[in-house]
Amino acid sequence: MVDTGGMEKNTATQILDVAQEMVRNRGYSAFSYADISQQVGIRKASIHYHFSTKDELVKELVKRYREGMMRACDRITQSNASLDQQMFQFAQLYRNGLEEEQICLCAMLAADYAVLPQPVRDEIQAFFQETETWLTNLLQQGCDAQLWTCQPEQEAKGLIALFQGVQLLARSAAGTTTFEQVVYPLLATKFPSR
Amino acid sequence: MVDTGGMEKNTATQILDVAQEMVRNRGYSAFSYADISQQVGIRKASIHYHFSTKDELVKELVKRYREGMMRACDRITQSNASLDQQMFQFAQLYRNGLEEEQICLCAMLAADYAVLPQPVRDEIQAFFQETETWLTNLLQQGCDAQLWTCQPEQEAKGLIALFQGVQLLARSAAGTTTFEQVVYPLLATKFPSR
DNA sequence: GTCTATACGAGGATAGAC
DNA sequence: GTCTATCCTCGTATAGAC
Repeated sequence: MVDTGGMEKNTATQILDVAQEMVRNRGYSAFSYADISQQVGIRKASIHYHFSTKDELVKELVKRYREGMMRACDRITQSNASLDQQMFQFAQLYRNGLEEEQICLCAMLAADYAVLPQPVRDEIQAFFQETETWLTNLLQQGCDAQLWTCQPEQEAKGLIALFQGVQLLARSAAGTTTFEQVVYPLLATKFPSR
Repeated sequence: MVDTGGMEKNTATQILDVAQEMVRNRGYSAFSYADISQQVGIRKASIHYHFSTKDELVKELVKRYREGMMRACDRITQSNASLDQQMFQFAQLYRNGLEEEQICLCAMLAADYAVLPQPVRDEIQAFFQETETWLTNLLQQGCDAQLWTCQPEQEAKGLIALFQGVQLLARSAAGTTTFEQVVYPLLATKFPSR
């Protein structure tokens, strides 16, 4: 992220930040302009100046989230970490959200898929597609280097599904260390450090 | 299920059936008494006779679902199928819901967890706990018989998370055969038939 | 950019007739 | 058991003043 040097965030960004936390916690249907209004400190009507409709707001939200995810993946790629370390760092992206008891924005919206407008659906599909492509590429490198054997594409789908599923279960299992218990042993087995 | 011999379902059951489909599709916050009213063919107010509040309705819904799941698991246990076949049948329970593009009721409600009243949360926790216990037991039997090696508890958590996650991804991946692609090869590898 | 005021529909829930 | 009628709150969105 860019260092703003202590500058205040602009209102649109504040709105997106609050909206993001709310969607990740409650889902699309259970957050409102009134909620945002209260936390940002402006009136409901003022939000419409920045985002004309709720659908528009959420579309921008997912777009920002998707771009942030891709930047995080790129940083992993450009680090000089070994491939197994890169796998671990990727898993950490999901674990980090869990610390604040928040699941992936797009996992939550995947659950709400049936009630979403098409532009938002498109952004979500793009998110999963890009993530899967990135992970497939990483797995392929490991296959090429004979670090592990796998079928990269289906393995990538499976890992992403596992991460999303663990996040989902973790909130109803209330504070147990499910992520560590499930994911870490699996990574260590499948993707051993040389 | 019991053969009703052509008898009509009573109204309470019809309400639960419609509510279940709606919650699985749209989640807790995005279905209403008006929706049920329309599909069952009675007025909104009449629903309150059968279920005094929405929270009460959903609590009963999850309870019924949980009991149905446990009955299905018991049938698998009591069949004379081999352990790997039992694993496969368990996976089919999740796959079946997917055919109607519906995810597990409790996976959906796990996403909505933050907005649920406590009694519903308790039912959901019970669902996952009972499911995990059943699966852990099956895995343990396989270990004892040296059919496969594993740590049953964490393996059970991982498998359930995977199934829920695949269901979630499948709806935004729109019609691709993700479940077959991800789950079947994994089962075949981990739990080979003798 | 943010405000007040307001429109308008949908949400869950209740009272009381039949 | 189901109905009509109604209540009250909350939802998104708009108009127009400042």
